[in-house]
Amino acid sequence: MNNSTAVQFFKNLADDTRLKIILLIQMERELCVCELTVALGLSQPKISRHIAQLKLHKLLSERKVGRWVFYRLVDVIPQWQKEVIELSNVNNQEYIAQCVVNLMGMGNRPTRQEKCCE
Amino acid sequence: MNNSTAVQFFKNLADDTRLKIILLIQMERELCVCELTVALGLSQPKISRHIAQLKLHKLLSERKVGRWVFYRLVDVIPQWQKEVIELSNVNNQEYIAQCVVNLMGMGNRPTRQEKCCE
DNA sequence: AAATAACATATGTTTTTTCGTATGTGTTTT
DNA sequence: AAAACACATACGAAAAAACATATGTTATTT
Repeated sequence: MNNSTAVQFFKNLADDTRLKIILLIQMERELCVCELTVALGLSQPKISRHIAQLKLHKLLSERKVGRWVFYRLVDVIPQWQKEVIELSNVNNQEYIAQCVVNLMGMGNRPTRQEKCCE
Repeated sequence: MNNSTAVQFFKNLADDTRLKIILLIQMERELCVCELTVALGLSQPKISRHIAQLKLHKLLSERKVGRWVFYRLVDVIPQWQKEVIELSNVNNQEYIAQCVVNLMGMGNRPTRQEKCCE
């Protein structure tokens, strides 16, 4: 049930929602749930469910700030897995282009937070 | 339905049988179905079904020789995907170790072919 | 303290994958 | 030509994954 196997690692990436979450977080270093719902245009429970899975498999760590929860990639994941994520990001910019547009539309923090799930 | 998207690529790798098939073929350059059934210790229809999926998504190509069909990685897959496979192989040798033992137990071709699915 | 915002999770359902088994196709052997 | 071999595929069942919706939790605001 952990991320120690290669197969489980690829399963984590083998879903549209999860892959976009990972690529966006790697790009922005840190994102909260409400930012991801806006970026992906998906419901909050759907985002939360996939995040829970990525957290379970030790790919994401959380940092709570008030009522927000920020997620980032954990830094102890195997080096080769980091490289796979990096490769995916560099070579699939158009895949998350619309998400980035949506995210930028929120402005920067703390402006972005004001627009969070309004 | 092709392999043009990153998600579909990762789905191809997100299964124990398919990942082992890909890693073994990359390691041996070329393998036939009966060699894979011995290496993985799985039924022939199961191997064939997964190979059909990998072929459908343009990851494997076939070469027919008599009653054998040899598969290899197609050479036109995106460079970053090749690198992902290469990284997976280098960093997961223990994952396919038993499969390699089973394969080596068949000897070399054509000795290996004589033992094929006897 | 009531209301609200951000997020997590539980539940039942639908969809997608995977599977075993049986059968079909083409090739080589006898 | 019949039998054996290597492989592909069809079919229904079983398992796994993803889903929408509702509700729970915690922190902030008023």
